[in-house]
Amino acid sequence: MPQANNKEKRETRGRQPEKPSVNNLQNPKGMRDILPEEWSVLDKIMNTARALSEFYGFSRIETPVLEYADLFSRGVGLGTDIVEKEMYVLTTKGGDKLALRPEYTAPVMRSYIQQGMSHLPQPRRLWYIGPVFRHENPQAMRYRQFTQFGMEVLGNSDPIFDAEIIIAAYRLFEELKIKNVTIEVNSIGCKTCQPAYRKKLADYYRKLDICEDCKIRIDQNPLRLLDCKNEKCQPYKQGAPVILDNLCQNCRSHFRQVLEYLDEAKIPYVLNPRLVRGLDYYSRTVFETFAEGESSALASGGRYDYLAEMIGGRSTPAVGVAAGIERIAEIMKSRGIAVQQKTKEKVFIIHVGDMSKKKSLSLIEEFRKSGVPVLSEPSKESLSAQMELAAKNNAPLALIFGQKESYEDNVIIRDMESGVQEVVPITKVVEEVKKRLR
RNA sequence: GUGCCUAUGGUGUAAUGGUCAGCACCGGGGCCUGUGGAGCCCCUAGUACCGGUUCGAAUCCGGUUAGGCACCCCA
Repeated sequence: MPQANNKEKRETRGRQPEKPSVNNLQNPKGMRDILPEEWSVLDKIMNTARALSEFYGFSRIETPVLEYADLFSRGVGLGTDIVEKEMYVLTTKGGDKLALRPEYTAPVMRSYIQQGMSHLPQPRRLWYIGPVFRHENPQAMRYRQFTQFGMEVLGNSDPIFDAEIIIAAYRLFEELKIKNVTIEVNSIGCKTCQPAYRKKLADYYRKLDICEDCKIRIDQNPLRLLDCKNEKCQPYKQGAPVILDNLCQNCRSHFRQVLEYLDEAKIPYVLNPRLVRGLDYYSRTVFETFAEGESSALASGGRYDYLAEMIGGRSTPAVGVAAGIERIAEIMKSRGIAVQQKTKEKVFIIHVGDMSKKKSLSLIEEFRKSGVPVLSEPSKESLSAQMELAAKNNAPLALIFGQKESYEDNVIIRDMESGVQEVVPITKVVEEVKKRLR
Protein backbone atom coordinates (compact mmCIF):
# COMPACT_ATOMS: atom_id res chain seq x y z
CA MET A 1 0.00 0.00 0.00
CA PRO A 2 2.49 2.63 -0.98
CA GLN A 3 -0.31 5.04 -1.86
CA ALA A 4 -1.71 5.00 1.62
CA ASN A 5 1.79 5.41 2.96
CA ASN A 6 2.53 8.45 0.88
CA LYS A 7 -0.74 10.11 1.69
CA GLU A 8 -0.27 9.44 5.34
CA LYS A 9 3.18 10.96 5.27
CA ARG A 10 2.03 14.08 3.51
CA GLU A 11 -0.81 14.60 5.92
CA THR A 12 1.42 14.05 8.88
CA ARG A 13 3.80 16.61 7.53
CA GLY A 14 1.01 19.09 6.91
CA ARG A 15 -0.08 18.81 10.50
CA GLN A 16 3.26 19.97 11.80
CA PRO A 17 3.47 23.70 11.16
CA GLU A 18 6.23 24.02 13.74
CA LYS A 19 8.59 22.23 11.38
CA PRO A 20 10.89 24.87 9.92
CA SER A 21 10.83 25.35 6.17
CA VAL A 22 13.74 24.16 4.11
CA ASN A 23 14.81 27.71 3.42
CA ASN A 24 15.84 28.05 7.01
CA LEU A 25 18.18 25.16 6.45
CA GLN A 26 20.05 26.87 3.65
CA ASN A 27 23.34 28.65 3.90
CA PRO A 28 23.41 32.39 3.32
CA LYS A 29 24.55 33.40 -0.13
CA GLY A 30 28.26 33.22 -0.73
CA MET A 31 28.93 31.38 2.52
CA ARG A 32 29.57 27.72 2.64
CA ASP A 33 30.28 24.70 4.76
CA ILE A 34 33.77 23.32 4.60
CA LEU A 35 33.34 19.58 4.78
CA PRO A 36 35.93 17.06 5.96
CA GLU A 37 37.16 16.14 2.47
CA GLU A 38 38.19 19.69 1.75
CA TRP A 39 40.31 20.12 4.82
CA SER A 40 43.25 18.10 3.56
CA VAL A 41 43.96 20.76 0.92
CA LEU A 42 43.15 23.67 3.19
CA ASP A 43 45.29 22.29 6.00
CA LYS A 44 48.12 21.81 3.59
CA ILE A 45 47.94 25.43 2.47
CA MET A 46 47.53 26.77 5.98
CA ASN A 47 50.35 24.70 7.37
CA THR A 48 52.63 25.70 4.52
CA ALA A 49 51.74 29.35 5.01
CA ARG A 50 52.39 29.13 8.72
CA ALA A 51 55.72 27.36 8.33
CA LEU A 52 56.84 29.79 5.66
CA SER A 53 55.86 32.83 7.71
CA GLU A 54 57.67 31.58 10.76
CA PHE A 55 60.70 30.70 8.68
CA TYR A 56 60.89 34.23 7.34
CA GLY A 57 60.69 35.60 10.85
CA PHE A 58 57.05 36.65 10.95
CA SER A 59 54.99 36.32 14.13
CA ARG A 60 51.32 35.54 14.14
CA ILE A 61 48.71 38.14 14.94
CA GLU A 62 44.95 37.88 15.10
CA THR A 63 42.56 40.80 15.33
CA PRO A 64 38.81 40.83 16.04
CA VAL A 65 36.47 39.81 13.28
CA LEU A 66 34.57 43.03 14.04
CA GLU A 67 36.16 46.46 13.98
CA TYR A 68 34.76 49.97 14.09
CA ALA A 69 33.52 50.60 10.59
CA ASP A 70 35.36 53.87 10.22
CA LEU A 71 38.69 52.07 10.53
CA PHE A 72 38.00 50.79 7.04
CA SER A 73 36.32 53.95 5.76
CA ARG A 74 39.43 55.88 6.65
CA GLY A 75 42.00 53.20 5.92
CA VAL A 76 40.76 51.34 2.88
CA GLY A 77 39.04 54.43 1.55
CA LEU A 78 35.55 55.84 1.23
CA GLY A 79 35.60 55.78 -2.54
CA THR A 80 36.47 52.11 -2.77
CA ASP A 81 34.00 49.37 -3.60
CA ILE A 82 35.17 47.35 -0.65
CA VAL A 83 33.98 49.98 1.79
CA GLU A 84 31.16 51.50 -0.19
CA LYS A 85 29.38 48.43 -1.48
CA GLU A 86 30.83 45.33 0.08
CA MET A 87 31.18 45.89 3.79
CA TYR A 88 28.91 44.17 6.28
CA VAL A 89 28.09 46.92 8.74
CA LEU A 90 26.03 46.48 11.87
CA THR A 91 24.94 48.84 14.59
CA THR A 92 25.24 47.76 18.20
CA LYS A 93 22.63 48.43 20.84
CA GLY A 94 24.81 51.28 22.03
CA GLY A 95 24.83 52.78 18.56
CA ASP A 96 28.37 51.90 17.53
CA LYS A 97 28.89 51.04 13.91
CA LEU A 98 30.91 47.86 13.58
CA ALA A 99 32.00 46.12 10.42
CA LEU A 100 32.92 42.52 9.67
CA ARG A 101 36.48 42.96 8.50
CA PRO A 102 36.75 43.06 4.71
CA GLU A 103 40.52 42.75 4.93
CA TYR A 104 43.31 42.47 7.48
CA THR A 105 45.77 45.25 6.73
CA ALA A 106 43.91 48.10 8.40
CA PRO A 107 43.17 46.05 11.55
CA VAL A 108 46.78 44.93 11.78
CA MET A 109 47.95 48.51 11.48
CA ARG A 110 45.38 49.57 14.06
CA SER A 111 46.75 46.97 16.42
CA TYR A 112 50.34 47.99 15.72
CA ILE A 113 49.54 51.55 16.71
CA GLN A 114 47.25 50.76 19.63
CA GLN A 115 49.55 48.15 21.16
CA GLY A 116 52.59 50.38 20.88
CA MET A 117 54.49 48.05 18.60
CA SER A 118 56.52 50.97 17.32
CA HIS A 119 58.45 50.73 20.59
CA LEU A 120 59.63 47.24 19.76
CA PRO A 121 62.58 46.58 17.46
CA GLN A 122 61.67 47.60 13.91
CA PRO A 123 60.53 46.41 11.54
CA ARG A 124 57.75 44.26 12.95
CA ARG A 125 57.00 41.23 10.85
CA LEU A 126 53.47 39.94 11.35
CA TRP A 127 51.45 37.26 9.63
CA TYR A 128 47.79 36.33 9.91
CA ILE A 129 45.20 33.91 8.66
CA GLY A 130 41.48 34.05 9.16
CA PRO A 131 38.05 34.82 7.75
CA VAL A 132 37.20 38.08 6.01
CA PHE A 133 33.86 39.20 4.62
CA ARG A 134 32.80 41.03 1.50
CA HIS A 135 29.21 41.42 0.41
CA GLU A 136 29.48 40.85 -3.31
CA ASN A 137 27.96 38.48 -5.81
CA PRO A 138 29.57 35.10 -5.59
CA GLN A 139 31.05 33.43 -8.63
CA ALA A 140 34.00 31.22 -9.38
CA MET A 141 36.64 31.45 -6.64
CA ARG A 142 34.79 34.24 -4.99
CA TYR A 143 32.91 34.00 -1.74
CA ARG A 144 31.36 36.40 0.71
CA GLN A 145 33.25 34.78 3.52
CA PHE A 146 36.71 33.64 2.62
CA THR A 147 40.02 33.07 4.30
CA GLN A 148 42.89 35.44 3.92
CA PHE A 149 46.49 34.69 4.67
CA GLY A 150 48.90 37.59 4.75
CA MET A 151 52.23 38.95 5.83
CA GLU A 152 53.06 42.52 6.77
CA VAL A 153 56.35 44.28 7.46
CA LEU A 154 55.67 47.39 9.51
CA GLY A 155 57.92 50.23 10.53
CA ASN A 156 60.52 50.40 7.80
CA SER A 157 60.51 51.88 4.32
CA ASP A 158 63.54 50.09 2.92
CA PRO A 159 62.75 48.68 -0.54
CA ILE A 160 64.30 45.39 0.48
CA PHE A 161 61.15 44.67 2.47
CA ASP A 162 58.99 45.19 -0.61
CA ALA A 163 61.14 42.55 -2.24
CA GLU A 164 61.06 40.31 0.82
CA ILE A 165 57.27 40.29 0.78
CA ILE A 166 57.11 39.46 -2.90
CA ILE A 167 59.73 36.75 -2.50
CA ALA A 168 57.84 35.20 0.40
CA ALA A 169 54.63 35.16 -1.62
CA TYR A 170 56.44 33.54 -4.51
CA ARG A 171 57.91 30.90 -2.22
CA LEU A 172 54.50 30.01 -0.90
CA PHE A 173 53.36 29.01 -4.37
CA GLU A 174 56.63 27.29 -5.00
CA GLU A 175 56.24 25.17 -1.88
CA LEU A 176 52.66 24.34 -2.77
CA LYS A 177 53.95 23.16 -6.17
CA ILE A 178 51.80 25.63 -8.06
CA LYS A 179 53.68 26.24 -11.27
CA ASN A 180 53.41 29.06 -13.78
CA VAL A 181 52.65 31.82 -11.34
CA THR A 182 53.34 35.25 -12.72
CA ILE A 183 54.05 38.24 -10.58
CA GLU A 184 53.12 41.60 -11.96
CA VAL A 185 54.70 44.60 -10.33
CA ASN A 186 54.34 48.32 -10.67
CA SER A 187 54.93 51.49 -8.71
CA ILE A 188 52.10 53.94 -8.27
CA GLY A 189 54.22 56.70 -6.77
CA CYS A 190 53.80 58.75 -3.66
CA LYS A 191 52.20 61.96 -2.41
CA THR A 192 54.74 63.94 -4.38
CA CYS A 193 54.42 62.44 -7.79
CA GLN A 194 51.09 60.62 -7.94
CA PRO A 195 48.77 63.66 -7.89
CA ALA A 196 50.55 65.21 -10.85
CA TYR A 197 50.32 61.94 -12.75
CA ARG A 198 46.64 61.57 -11.94
CA LYS A 199 45.99 64.98 -13.37
CA LYS A 200 48.00 64.23 -16.47
CA LEU A 201 46.10 60.99 -16.97
CA ALA A 202 42.73 62.61 -16.41
CA ASP A 203 43.55 65.37 -18.84
CA TYR A 204 44.52 62.83 -21.47
CA TYR A 205 41.28 60.85 -21.08
CA ARG A 206 39.04 63.88 -20.80
CA LYS A 207 39.60 64.66 -24.46
CA LEU A 208 38.58 61.17 -25.56
CA ASP A 209 35.26 59.45 -26.21
CA ILE A 210 35.31 57.01 -23.28
CA CYS A 211 32.83 54.57 -21.72
CA GLU A 212 30.38 55.60 -19.02
CA ASP A 213 32.32 53.92 -16.25
CA CYS A 214 35.46 55.74 -17.20
CA LYS A 215 33.70 59.09 -17.11
CA ILE A 216 33.16 58.44 -13.43
CA ARG A 217 36.66 57.10 -12.97
CA ILE A 218 38.20 60.32 -14.24
CA ASP A 219 37.14 62.10 -11.09
CA GLN A 220 36.88 59.24 -8.62
CA ASN A 221 39.98 57.22 -9.31
CA PRO A 222 41.80 58.12 -12.52
CA LEU A 223 44.35 55.34 -12.04
CA ARG A 224 41.61 52.83 -12.73
CA LEU A 225 41.19 54.27 -16.22
CA LEU A 226 44.18 52.19 -17.11
CA ASP A 227 42.61 48.82 -16.51
CA CYS A 228 39.21 49.50 -18.00
CA LYS A 229 38.10 46.43 -19.93
CA ASN A 230 35.53 48.15 -22.10
CA GLU A 231 36.41 47.72 -25.77
CA LYS A 232 35.79 51.35 -26.46
CA CYS A 233 38.60 52.38 -24.16
CA GLN A 234 41.20 49.84 -25.24
CA PRO A 235 42.82 51.88 -28.04
CA TYR A 236 43.48 54.79 -25.71
CA LYS A 237 45.75 52.84 -23.40
CA GLN A 238 48.52 52.86 -25.93
CA GLY A 239 48.94 56.61 -25.88
CA ALA A 240 48.20 57.14 -22.20
CA PRO A 241 50.95 58.58 -20.04
CA VAL A 242 52.83 55.85 -18.19
CA ILE A 243 53.23 56.23 -14.45
CA LEU A 244 56.72 54.80 -14.40
CA ASP A 245 57.82 57.74 -16.54
CA ASN A 246 56.25 60.15 -14.10
CA LEU A 247 57.66 58.98 -10.78
CA CYS A 248 59.61 61.40 -8.61
CA GLN A 249 63.28 60.82 -7.96
CA ASN A 250 62.73 58.99 -4.67
CA CYS A 251 60.01 56.70 -5.97
CA ARG A 252 62.03 55.92 -9.04
CA SER A 253 65.02 54.93 -6.98
CA HIS A 254 62.87 52.95 -4.54
CA PHE A 255 61.28 50.98 -7.34
CA ARG A 256 64.59 50.39 -9.06
CA GLN A 257 65.97 48.88 -5.88
CA VAL A 258 62.96 46.63 -5.41
CA LEU A 259 63.48 45.24 -8.88
CA GLU A 260 67.19 44.80 -8.26
CA TYR A 261 66.46 42.78 -5.15
CA LEU A 262 63.99 40.64 -7.05
CA ASP A 263 66.58 40.04 -9.75
CA GLU A 264 69.09 39.14 -7.11
CA ALA A 265 66.69 36.59 -5.61
CA LYS A 266 65.96 35.30 -9.12
CA ILE A 267 62.25 35.92 -8.78
CA PRO A 268 60.59 36.14 -12.18
CA TYR A 269 58.33 39.16 -12.49
CA VAL A 270 56.60 41.17 -15.16
CA LEU A 271 56.40 44.92 -15.19
CA ASN A 272 52.83 46.01 -15.63
CA PRO A 273 52.65 49.80 -15.77
CA ARG A 274 48.86 49.62 -15.80
CA LEU A 275 48.62 47.70 -12.54
CA VAL A 276 46.78 49.71 -9.89
CA ARG A 277 45.06 48.61 -6.72
CA GLY A 278 41.56 49.22 -5.50
CA LEU A 279 42.48 50.23 -1.98
CA ASP A 280 43.38 53.80 -1.14
CA TYR A 281 46.25 53.07 1.18
CA TYR A 282 48.70 51.81 -1.39
CA SER A 283 51.72 53.82 -2.45
CA ARG A 284 54.82 53.00 -4.44
CA THR A 285 55.21 49.26 -4.96
CA VAL A 286 52.10 47.28 -5.89
CA PHE A 287 51.98 43.72 -7.15
CA GLU A 288 49.61 40.90 -8.03
CA THR A 289 50.23 37.23 -8.64
CA PHE A 290 48.24 35.12 -11.05
CA ALA A 291 48.12 31.46 -11.83
CA GLU A 292 48.33 30.76 -15.52
CA GLY A 293 44.95 30.86 -17.19
CA GLU A 294 43.19 32.46 -14.25
CA SER A 295 41.92 35.99 -14.24
CA SER A 296 41.58 36.51 -10.53
CA ALA A 297 44.63 37.22 -8.43
CA LEU A 298 45.94 34.57 -6.06
CA ALA A 299 47.84 37.00 -3.91
CA SER A 300 48.46 40.67 -4.07
CA GLY A 301 49.73 43.54 -2.05
CA GLY A 302 52.09 46.42 -1.93
CA ARG A 303 53.47 49.24 0.11
CA TYR A 304 51.13 51.35 2.20
CA ASP A 305 53.18 54.08 3.82
CA TYR A 306 50.19 56.37 4.44
CA LEU A 307 47.78 53.94 6.09
CA ALA A 308 48.94 54.67 9.63
CA GLU A 309 48.25 58.37 9.24
CA MET A 310 44.98 57.76 7.44
CA ILE A 311 43.60 55.90 10.42
CA GLY A 312 44.94 58.41 12.88
CA GLY A 313 48.35 57.18 13.90
CA ARG A 314 51.88 58.37 13.53
CA SER A 315 53.41 57.95 10.08
CA THR A 316 54.54 54.34 9.73
CA PRO A 317 55.87 52.87 6.50
CA ALA A 318 54.79 49.32 5.78
CA VAL A 319 54.44 46.74 3.06
CA GLY A 320 52.41 43.54 2.88
CA VAL A 321 50.74 40.80 0.92
CA ALA A 322 47.42 38.98 1.19
CA ALA A 323 46.39 35.71 -0.40
CA GLY A 324 43.04 33.97 -0.72
CA ILE A 325 43.21 30.46 0.68
CA GLU A 326 40.13 29.21 -1.18
CA ARG A 327 41.47 30.43 -4.49
CA ILE A 328 44.75 28.66 -3.91
CA ALA A 329 42.85 25.51 -3.00
CA GLU A 330 40.80 25.74 -6.20
CA ILE A 331 43.91 26.09 -8.31
CA MET A 332 45.52 23.12 -6.62
CA LYS A 333 42.43 21.02 -7.14
CA SER A 334 41.97 22.00 -10.76
CA ARG A 335 45.60 21.27 -11.47
CA GLY A 336 45.41 17.95 -9.72
CA ILE A 337 48.10 18.78 -7.20
CA ALA A 338 47.80 15.88 -4.83
CA VAL A 339 47.84 16.33 -1.13
CA GLN A 340 48.71 13.10 0.52
CA GLN A 341 46.55 12.30 3.46
CA LYS A 342 48.77 11.03 6.18
CA THR A 343 46.08 9.34 8.18
CA LYS A 344 47.79 6.78 10.30
CA GLU A 345 46.65 3.22 9.96
CA LYS A 346 44.65 2.29 12.95
CA VAL A 347 44.25 -0.98 14.76
CA PHE A 348 40.61 -2.04 14.82
CA ILE A 349 39.17 -3.37 18.06
CA ILE A 350 36.28 -5.78 17.70
CA HIS A 351 33.94 -6.71 20.50
CA VAL A 352 31.33 -9.45 20.70
CA GLY A 353 28.66 -9.31 23.35
CA ASP A 354 27.91 -6.92 26.18
CA MET A 355 30.67 -7.95 28.51
CA SER A 356 33.41 -7.47 25.96
CA LYS A 357 31.82 -4.28 24.66
CA LYS A 358 32.06 -2.85 28.13
CA LYS A 359 35.54 -4.12 28.79
CA SER A 360 36.77 -2.97 25.38
CA LEU A 361 36.45 0.60 26.57
CA SER A 362 39.33 0.24 29.00
CA LEU A 363 41.29 -1.67 26.38
CA ILE A 364 40.84 1.26 23.99
CA GLU A 365 41.98 3.69 26.67
CA GLU A 366 45.06 1.62 27.29
CA PHE A 367 46.00 1.89 23.63
CA ARG A 368 45.38 5.61 23.52
CA LYS A 369 47.57 6.13 26.55
CA SER A 370 50.42 4.28 24.97
CA GLY A 371 50.04 6.27 21.77
CA VAL A 372 48.72 3.53 19.51
CA PRO A 373 45.84 4.83 17.41
CA VAL A 374 42.90 2.48 17.53
CA LEU A 375 39.50 2.41 15.96
CA SER A 376 36.31 0.69 17.02
CA GLU A 377 32.66 0.81 16.20
CA PRO A 378 30.55 0.11 19.29
CA SER A 379 27.30 0.45 17.35
CA LYS A 380 28.01 -2.67 15.34
CA GLU A 381 27.26 -5.88 17.14
CA SER A 382 28.06 -8.64 14.70
CA LEU A 383 31.61 -9.82 14.33
CA SER A 384 31.43 -9.89 10.56
CA ALA A 385 30.16 -6.34 10.36
CA GLN A 386 33.10 -5.20 12.43
CA MET A 387 35.53 -7.25 10.37
CA GLU A 388 34.12 -5.55 7.33
CA LEU A 389 34.76 -2.14 8.82
CA ALA A 390 38.25 -3.11 9.83
CA ALA A 391 38.94 -4.11 6.25
CA LYS A 392 37.35 -0.94 4.84
CA ASN A 393 39.51 1.18 7.11
CA ASN A 394 42.66 -0.61 6.01
CA ALA A 395 43.45 -1.63 9.54
CA PRO A 396 46.69 -3.61 9.57
CA LEU A 397 45.57 -5.53 12.62
CA ALA A 398 42.20 -6.48 14.05
CA LEU A 399 41.94 -7.21 17.74
CA ILE A 400 39.16 -9.65 18.38
CA PHE A 401 37.94 -9.35 21.91
CA GLY A 402 34.94 -11.65 22.07
CA GLN A 403 32.98 -13.25 24.88
CA LYS A 404 35.39 -16.09 25.30
CA GLU A 405 38.37 -13.77 25.34
CA SER A 406 36.83 -11.34 27.76
CA TYR A 407 36.30 -14.16 30.24
CA GLU A 408 39.76 -15.53 29.78
CA ASP A 409 41.42 -12.11 29.65
CA ASN A 410 42.85 -12.77 26.21
CA VAL A 411 42.76 -10.92 22.92
CA ILE A 412 43.12 -12.36 19.44
CA ILE A 413 45.47 -10.41 17.25
CA ARG A 414 44.60 -10.93 13.62
CA ASP A 415 46.92 -9.85 10.87
CA MET A 416 44.50 -8.50 8.28
CA GLU A 417 46.77 -9.18 5.36
CA SER A 418 47.84 -12.73 6.06
CA GLY A 419 44.86 -13.77 8.14
CA VAL A 420 47.18 -15.22 10.77
CA GLN A 421 45.76 -15.04 14.28
CA GLU A 422 47.34 -15.32 17.66
CA VAL A 423 45.88 -15.35 21.14
CA VAL A 424 47.69 -13.17 23.64
CA PRO A 425 46.93 -12.27 27.25
CA ILE A 426 45.25 -8.93 27.63
CA THR A 427 48.08 -7.64 29.80
CA LYS A 428 50.52 -8.14 26.94
CA VAL A 429 48.37 -7.02 24.08
CA VAL A 430 49.56 -3.40 23.83
CA GLU A 431 53.14 -4.52 23.81
CA GLU A 432 52.45 -7.24 21.22
CA VAL A 433 50.59 -4.85 18.94
CA LYS A 434 53.40 -2.32 19.12
CA LYS A 435 55.85 -5.04 18.17
CA ARG A 436 53.81 -5.95 15.09
CA LEU A 437 53.27 -2.39 13.93
CA ARG A 438 56.95 -1.71 13.72
C1' G B 1 24.29 46.34 -7.68
C1' U B 2 23.09 44.53 -13.17
C1' G B 3 22.39 40.58 -16.85
C1' C B 4 22.03 35.29 -18.46
C1' C B 5 21.56 29.95 -17.02
C1' U B 6 20.13 26.24 -13.32
C1' A B 7 17.34 23.65 -9.03
C1' U B 8 13.89 15.97 -8.51
C1' G B 9 16.04 11.35 -1.90
C1' G B 10 22.75 12.53 0.96
C1' U B 11 25.04 11.84 -4.40
C1' G B 12 24.21 10.97 -9.77
C1' U B 13 19.99 10.68 -12.76
C1' A B 14 14.61 9.16 -15.17
C1' A B 15 9.52 10.69 -15.82
C1' U B 16 4.44 13.70 -24.24
C1' G B 17 0.45 18.59 -18.27
C1' G B 18 -2.57 12.62 -16.66
C1' U B 19 -1.87 5.63 -12.59
C1' C B 20 1.47 5.15 -6.65
C1' A B 21 7.79 10.29 -9.15
C1' G B 22 11.43 5.20 -11.59
C1' C B 23 16.72 3.61 -11.37
C1' A B 24 21.84 3.38 -9.49
C1' C B 25 25.25 4.61 -5.69
C1' C B 26 25.69 5.94 -0.49
C1' G B 27 23.57 4.93 4.34
C1' G B 28 20.89 1.44 7.91
C1' G B 29 19.27 -3.66 8.85
C1' G B 30 19.20 -8.94 7.68
C1' C B 31 21.05 -13.61 5.61
C1' C B 32 25.65 -14.01 9.55
C1' U B 33 26.63 -13.13 18.46
C1' G B 34 32.74 -16.13 16.31
C1' U B 35 35.86 -13.91 11.28
C1' G B 36 36.89 -9.66 5.37
C1' G B 37 35.95 -5.33 0.75
C1' A B 38 31.58 -9.99 -2.68
C1' G B 39 26.46 -11.72 -3.22
C1' C B 40 21.21 -11.81 -2.20
C1' C B 41 16.87 -9.66 0.53
C1' C B 42 14.55 -5.63 3.18
C1' C B 43 14.46 -0.49 4.75
C1' U B 44 15.46 4.87 4.89
C1' A B 45 15.00 9.26 1.94
C1' G B 46 13.04 13.54 -2.95
C1' U B 47 10.09 17.38 -6.97
C1' A B 48 14.30 24.08 -2.89
C1' C B 49 10.39 27.66 -0.88
C1' C B 50 5.68 30.65 -1.61
C1' G B 51 1.86 31.61 -4.82
C1' G B 52 -0.79 31.32 -9.71
C1' U B 53 -2.88 28.79 -14.35
C1' U B 54 -5.47 23.90 -14.86
C1' C B 55 -10.42 18.91 -13.88
C1' G B 56 -5.19 17.61 -13.08
C1' A B 57 1.64 20.57 -12.24
C1' A B 58 8.10 17.74 -11.00
C1' U B 59 6.59 19.54 -15.92
C1' C B 60 3.56 26.01 -17.70
C1' C B 61 3.72 31.25 -15.28
C1' G B 62 5.28 34.87 -11.25
C1' G B 63 8.04 35.81 -6.88
C1' U B 64 11.74 34.14 -3.10
C1' U B 65 16.09 31.48 -1.76
C1' A B 66 20.45 29.02 -3.17
C1' G B 67 24.09 27.50 -7.00
C1' G B 68 26.79 28.58 -11.70
C1' C B 69 28.62 32.22 -15.38
C1' A B 70 29.69 37.27 -16.98
C1' C B 71 29.98 42.61 -15.81
C1' C B 72 31.68 45.64 -11.73
C1' C B 73 35.31 44.92 -8.38
C1' C B 74 38.59 41.87 -5.77
C1' A B 75 41.86 37.36 -2.51
